[in-house]
Amino acid sequence: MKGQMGIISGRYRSRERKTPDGPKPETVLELFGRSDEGSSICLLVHGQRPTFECAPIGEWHVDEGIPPFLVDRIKHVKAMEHVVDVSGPVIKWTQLGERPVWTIETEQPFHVPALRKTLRSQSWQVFSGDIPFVNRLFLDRDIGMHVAFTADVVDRRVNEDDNDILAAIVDAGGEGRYPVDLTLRCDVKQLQAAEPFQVPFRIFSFDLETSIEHETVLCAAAWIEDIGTGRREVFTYRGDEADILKQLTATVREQDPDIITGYNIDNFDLPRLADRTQALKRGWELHTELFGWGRVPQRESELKRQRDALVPKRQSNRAWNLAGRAVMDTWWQARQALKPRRETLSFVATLLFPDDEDKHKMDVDASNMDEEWATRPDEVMAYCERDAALPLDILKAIQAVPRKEAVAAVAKVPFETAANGSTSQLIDSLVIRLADQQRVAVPLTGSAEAKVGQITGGYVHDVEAGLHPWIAVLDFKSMYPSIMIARNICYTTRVDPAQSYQPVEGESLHEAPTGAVFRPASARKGMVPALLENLMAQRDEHKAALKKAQREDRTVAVEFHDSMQYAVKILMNSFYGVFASGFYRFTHRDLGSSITAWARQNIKSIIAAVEDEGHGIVYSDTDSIFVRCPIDPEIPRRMEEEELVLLEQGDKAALAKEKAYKEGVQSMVKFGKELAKRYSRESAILEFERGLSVFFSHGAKKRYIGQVVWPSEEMLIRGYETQRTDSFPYLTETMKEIFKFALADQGDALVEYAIHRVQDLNEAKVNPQRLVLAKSCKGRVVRTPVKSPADVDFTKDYANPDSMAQVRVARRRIELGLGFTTGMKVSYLVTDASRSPMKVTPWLEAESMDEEAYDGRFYAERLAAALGRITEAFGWSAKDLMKGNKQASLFDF
DNA sequence: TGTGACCCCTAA
DNA sequence: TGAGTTAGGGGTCACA
Repeated sequence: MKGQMGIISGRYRSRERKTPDGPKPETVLELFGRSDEGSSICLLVHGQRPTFECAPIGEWHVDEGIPPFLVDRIKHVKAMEHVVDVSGPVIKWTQLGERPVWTIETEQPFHVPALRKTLRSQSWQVFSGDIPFVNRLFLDRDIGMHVAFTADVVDRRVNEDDNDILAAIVDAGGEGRYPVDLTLRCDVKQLQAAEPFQVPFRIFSFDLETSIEHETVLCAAAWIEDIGTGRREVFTYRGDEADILKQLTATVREQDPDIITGYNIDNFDLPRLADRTQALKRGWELHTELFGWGRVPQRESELKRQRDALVPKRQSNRAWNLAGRAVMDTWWQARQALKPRRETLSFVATLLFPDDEDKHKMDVDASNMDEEWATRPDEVMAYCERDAALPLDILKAIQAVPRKEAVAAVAKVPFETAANGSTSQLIDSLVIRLADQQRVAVPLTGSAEAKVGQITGGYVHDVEAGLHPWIAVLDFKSMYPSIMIARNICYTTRVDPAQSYQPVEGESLHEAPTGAVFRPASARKGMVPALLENLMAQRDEHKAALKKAQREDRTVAVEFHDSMQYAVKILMNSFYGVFASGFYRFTHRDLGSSITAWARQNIKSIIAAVEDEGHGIVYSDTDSIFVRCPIDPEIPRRMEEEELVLLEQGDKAALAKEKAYKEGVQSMVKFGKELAKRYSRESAILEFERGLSVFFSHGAKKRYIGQVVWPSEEMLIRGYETQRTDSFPYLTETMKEIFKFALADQGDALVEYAIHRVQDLNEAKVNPQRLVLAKSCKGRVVRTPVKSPADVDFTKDYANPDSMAQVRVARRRIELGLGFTTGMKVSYLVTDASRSPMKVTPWLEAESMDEEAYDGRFYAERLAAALGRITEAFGWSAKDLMKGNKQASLFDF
């Protein structure tokens, strides 16, 4: 059959095949996913062989041929155990010049690490020796998650009772009957890249309710959603614990989801299921029945795998993995996408669905689950069902799946890598592909010289404190990627005195302000610049297609192109970070520092030039400048509300004022655009990003506000407490109001409001709900489940854990039998700040809480401190705000 | 009361 | 043992 599928993940199977010449090692790839038509698929791919490369260390001249001693050494390699063949050499580019590179084929992928080590000890330089075998297929076939295939059908789910099929599956390289709609077989050559399409995934979302006393599972609920049709179905489980686990497993296998989600399943539900499985299992069969969620046969051999196994597992602290399905914790996705001030399910649900009361009302006391379950199991069950459904709503609201799918499509990786992998894996996928095409040897991760200290980053200009009218904000479009392209910055273009090949005479090299040198694209086009140019072009295409789809009102296409252009942007911006990191395989410490050095040079020279023209720069950060526009200060900067009313009535004075204001905006736009155009270079495009009728900062870098009047009207706030998730709502609300006064230049009203708010707090008149502080808390879980504070080690992450409020709150949570997971935000109230360390109490929403009064004075002082920085500009200090009147000073006389 | 270490979070 | 970067503000604690 011919078809298209979206690949979730893949793994490989090793086996021996009997041939007339004796047994031959064979490696079969299993690719799991779903077809465009909605069938789940296990595709058994044949013909991919495990290989890596090696080259002799030391000077070597291309024209001299292969010296005899090397021929001998190659013979020796060929004779090594588990080596099937050595081919080559091929001349490849390495950091130290062109080298002959031999390709070593091994019997199985798992032989590579040991052989790699041996060869290194024998003075070979090893390349491409740490690329996972499945990735090798993606690289060699130049495919991403969306593929087209021609394959033989080996098994169909509908033939469930046909046991003769087993032999055919084994012949095709499989283990047993896969719990998928279609089991297919093909050769690598029958796999091709397909245009990206939205895969009609099936998502499974579940929730457990557990006994705090016995750590057992009391009940569970699960939903399955078909993204294609939007249809959902619910399943509930109660009764005997082993039965609950078995039925859950049966549902997973029958419903066959591609993605598994839930709220905080990474740190709670999955570890709990793993623990309970350990406790309940008797022999391998029961083990697989209890937790065999993987998309593979329920066989004993499948239990032994370390990853992508039949049973979900996790190495260290990374995401959970299992065969053929992707685990996507909604907690983690929501946290990344929304950066919520707090991270409980009900908080996130309220944030996203404020009007939908049912989605966030609290009706069960989670800290008292045993009693709740004993006395009102139906309510608990309903609550469980709702909490299993919410993750699906949340994932949909934040478009987590299509966004990850777009990243996978752009980076050409399986869905699972886009969902749970690291940034460097995405970059690797693109760079290694190109390296192979360009015959650049691929160094091992960790082979780069360690970076000494930090590199210097972006330039941040001192901000001019106070209120500034008519400010044009200009910034460089994709600054770091543009620099990498313009200066041809790449691992492969860097000129090093240690290299045998030096640039030819007359080559116009790029010399960074740091002294690092790169060859021009005309001599050798860098891989990174080539990739970035390609990505930029892709983004332009998607943006154009997005606009077209918007005009034609095609919603699906709009979403698709928006996801794609966004994914391209994310990926482009990841390049700098990865190449500036100390460990990436294709990096060198000069790359990152050259990029930032050129960036500083660019922005500083523009600042100087604009200032020379006589225009003040009030602020600049890395790739942006805030320029004072030459606009008559008499021109009105805003319309008051009363004036807007008068305007409606056709009042002449109001009309005239509006006209003048609009002319002000227009002249700012004209100025900004003209300036941007004049300072743009082909390789460094400066854009007029927005126009501010007024800009304000109290004088600290990275903290400012502005009234945007072009291209839209909105208030812009950066850095201040309103933006921070570790502040408290009353403070952020107050500050936002203060900013409105500030931008309207209403100093008196601003101060009056500030005093009033501080006083209210000082008198403890504010609802404690608006004083909840939240901070993330680290710590390493040393025992699961976490029952006592001793089960989490905070000393590895904190120099003095006992003095950290968030640690004390986390410990209290644990004592109360509430969940704690590494990195989670914990909420608390300050009850007594007169002591050091201050006294805090956890803030709990759904559970019974410690009743304690908050420390009004502490909150008032913190509010006054924050507001004071702003009111200072209007003559009032934080102390004055606390007192409610101004200290008579020398200047008052 | 001032200072430095440590920590969190944000801007870019 | 896992892995995108640096610049920067500001809160809290410990200690002089």
